Amino acid sequence: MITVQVPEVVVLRLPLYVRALTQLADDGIEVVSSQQLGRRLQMTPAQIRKDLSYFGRFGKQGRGYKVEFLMRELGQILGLDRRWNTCLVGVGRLGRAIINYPGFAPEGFNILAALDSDLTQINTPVGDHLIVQPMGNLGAEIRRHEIVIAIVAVPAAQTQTVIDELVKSDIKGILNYAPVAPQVPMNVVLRNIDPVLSLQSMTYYLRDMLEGES
Amino acid sequence: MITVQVPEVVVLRLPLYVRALTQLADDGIEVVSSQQLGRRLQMTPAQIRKDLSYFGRFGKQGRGYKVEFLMRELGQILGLDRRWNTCLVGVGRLGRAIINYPGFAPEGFNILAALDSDLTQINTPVGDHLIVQPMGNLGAEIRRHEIVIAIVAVPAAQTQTVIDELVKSDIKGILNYAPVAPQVPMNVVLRNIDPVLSLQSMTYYLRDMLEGES
DNA sequence: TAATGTGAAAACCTTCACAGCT
DNA sequence: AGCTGTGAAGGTTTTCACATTA
Repeated sequence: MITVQVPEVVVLRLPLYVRALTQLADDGIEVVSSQQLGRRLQMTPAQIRKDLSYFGRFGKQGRGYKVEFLMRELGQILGLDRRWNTCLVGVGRLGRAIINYPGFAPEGFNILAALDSDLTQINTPVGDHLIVQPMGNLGAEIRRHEIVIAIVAVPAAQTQTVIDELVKSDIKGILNYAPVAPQVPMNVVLRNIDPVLSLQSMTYYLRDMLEGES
Repeated sequence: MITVQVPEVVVLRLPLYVRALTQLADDGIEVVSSQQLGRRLQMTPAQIRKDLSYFGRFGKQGRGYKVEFLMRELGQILGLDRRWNTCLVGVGRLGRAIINYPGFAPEGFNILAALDSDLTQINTPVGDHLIVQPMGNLGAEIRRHEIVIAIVAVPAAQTQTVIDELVKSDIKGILNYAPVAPQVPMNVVLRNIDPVLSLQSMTYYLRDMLEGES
């Protein structure tokens, strides 16, 4: 199999497959066809098979895919078979909600440090085992804990500055919660979480739906 | 101009344009070219022009686009020139962070009701002017406040049930924060906010970057 | 001159359809 | 018999390149 550059959309769908497979495994299902998986995920069986084919041949013709096996293979491809050390920058209301969100750790994303520029926050506890550090400690903390990913929850106005500092400290991935589109060098992976943007594109479709209302 | 069905990707980008234009307007800039806008948003000028051309002819050849004008036009196309009444379902830690997030109201998304199924939460205050309602009040609250969009922040296991109730109560749009892919009828617009999914696709690229590490 | 708006070309992504394997 | 893996077809999105206009 000649390895073609994997389309980004395909990579974005892999975690969905892993999640569905995890559920199937929890339900004790051992084998699944692209058809069944497609029904569950609302996608065509062909797309699932094509997506998987970018990475290898995981199925058995006439049978389908072994759930556990495929789950593990995809997990490995995505790098979910290891822990990812992360830090949180910004411990305001949003940052605190993030650190208390119980969904990260079980998936291997461990928040090992929390930082903030607000001096009144420094040395206060946050989450159930962290102490807020001053921003000056950023580089040191990243090196000390071998942190690869930063979760950024600072005000929009400070976001680019914080991200520049993270990049200087050699961070590899950034999950940004501020409603801005920060600039990062090509070798840093950036993802934005922006509920307002989601709502603002949603309303385009709602507008038509509500046409003729009072 | 024959109106072609607007690609969804284009609709997803419009809010980005509106946001960039708002910033430009705040900076006192009156005219912008697709080139300048493209530099700011990291996209090609051609894409911006093509996107805009789905909706009309907003620019002046040789000059560019009038910032205020384009901003208003796009705002109108997206339905951002009105208020959108929303409710929050689920007032746990995440729900509380959402209700206190100061980014929704200024963009016209007003949370007018908060509901939860946890009986110990009912009638307690949340945010700075809401009282938690029991789920039984859902339909009544939606009608009373003319709520169009629901923000759902309940545990994964309850999400589909809650969303089914919302659909029955004739909700038009749903912003879901649970790490599941709920089913909704075609006439309901669903958006998911899922930071773990973002991280899990990010790691695909980080894995390669870190190859050869200890 | 400078930048838009847009057909046409190129690139990209999804779906089809079927050979081939179990 | 049933389902995968995959070239090829079909569809969609992006980019090109230039006629047009202020």
